Amino acid sequence: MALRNAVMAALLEGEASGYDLAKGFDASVANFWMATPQQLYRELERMEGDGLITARVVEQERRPNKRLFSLTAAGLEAVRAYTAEPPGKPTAIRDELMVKVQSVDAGDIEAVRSAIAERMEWATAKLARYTRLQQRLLDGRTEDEYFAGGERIGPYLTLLRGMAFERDNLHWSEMALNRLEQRAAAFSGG
Amino acid sequence: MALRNAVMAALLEGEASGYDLAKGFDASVANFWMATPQQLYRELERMEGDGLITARVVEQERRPNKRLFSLTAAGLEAVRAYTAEPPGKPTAIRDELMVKVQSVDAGDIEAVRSAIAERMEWATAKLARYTRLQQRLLDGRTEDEYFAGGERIGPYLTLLRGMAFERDNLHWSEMALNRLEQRAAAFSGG
DNA sequence: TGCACCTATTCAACTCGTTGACTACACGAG
DNA sequence: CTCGTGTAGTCAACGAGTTGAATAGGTGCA
Repeated sequence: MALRNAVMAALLEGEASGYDLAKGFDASVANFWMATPQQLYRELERMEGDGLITARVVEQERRPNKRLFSLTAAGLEAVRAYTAEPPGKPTAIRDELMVKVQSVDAGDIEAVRSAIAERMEWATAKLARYTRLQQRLLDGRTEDEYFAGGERIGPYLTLLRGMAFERDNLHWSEMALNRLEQRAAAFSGG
Repeated sequence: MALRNAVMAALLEGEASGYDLAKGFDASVANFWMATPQQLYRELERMEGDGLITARVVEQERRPNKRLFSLTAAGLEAVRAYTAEPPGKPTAIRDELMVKVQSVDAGDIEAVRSAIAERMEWATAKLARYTRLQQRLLDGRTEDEYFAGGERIGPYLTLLRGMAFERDNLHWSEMALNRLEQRAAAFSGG
């Protein structure tokens, strides 16, 4: 029932097809909750069955038809109910890179270093995407002006969390690369 | 096969029972990869079957016996092989709190605020645990001295990542609480 | 004395999530 | 003209992960 809530959060941005959601739906919710197409289509079926969303078939020329889903009144109520629920336990983070780093002393230092470097690359890319999204949301205003305005602030807050996370990734990665280089040098040089 | 690698990373610290692992095993690997007891016992059985670990039964008085697992030579080799693997795609983070924040404009602001406050509390607690662990590892030395020494650096690097993550959690949470308070005031006050 | 909780493991049943392939049409490049 | 790519969705099968409970003795407290 967790994916369900993420889907509803995504649909607050407006109607979307299963395909849209599968592709990240403008990267909004996708950054802290993504799922595979099959999972989404399955869940969308169930949600429709439960009356949380409705589908609207859009006939398209030169493309397959698509079903655009949007929240029903019951769906909106479910969103409200979900946000009011007591928080479950603090998200178990699962990060394969960290498992490798933890194992690095018994493993292949250079391989781990390049895994970290790869992480840095897409952290950089993600940060750039976030920054563009931020500019689009701010639309020339300062952050204070944005928050004082009447728009939804939820997506902006999660955006800031994502940006901080990626910046952190970069800082840590840089440090870790240096420390591992130092260690590798110590091994080969003495 | 992902849990398997996390278990091996944990066993690099020394032998452990299923119960130890289930409880976080001195919080080492647990912070970026935890699993339920059932999952662990199942996986341990399989790993033993595959010759990656061996069990040693320890008879205990006034307690149920336990089986302590440790890595075999094949297990160590598997660790090395795993670290050398090309990295899979960048960890999908899944955070329920972020889903709630994303939905906050259509939800219950005060409830979300208290969910964030709760997150802050255990972030603080976790940071304190991390700091104690750090002191234990450093054992009076500076960080530079530690890295120059001969010990395993993997666990220390992941520890630093965890600490940065929790600090970030705290900063962001504080900011978010303020912004949401401001928004709540705007709603009730005009 | 009784109740609740801790150690240590196991069983059964379930849902969640992933992988891979498959249909079908359209568009553009070579 | 075919090959690859993008849109839009579905099916089958499996592995990962969760929930709830049972067992069985020991410890702490009131």
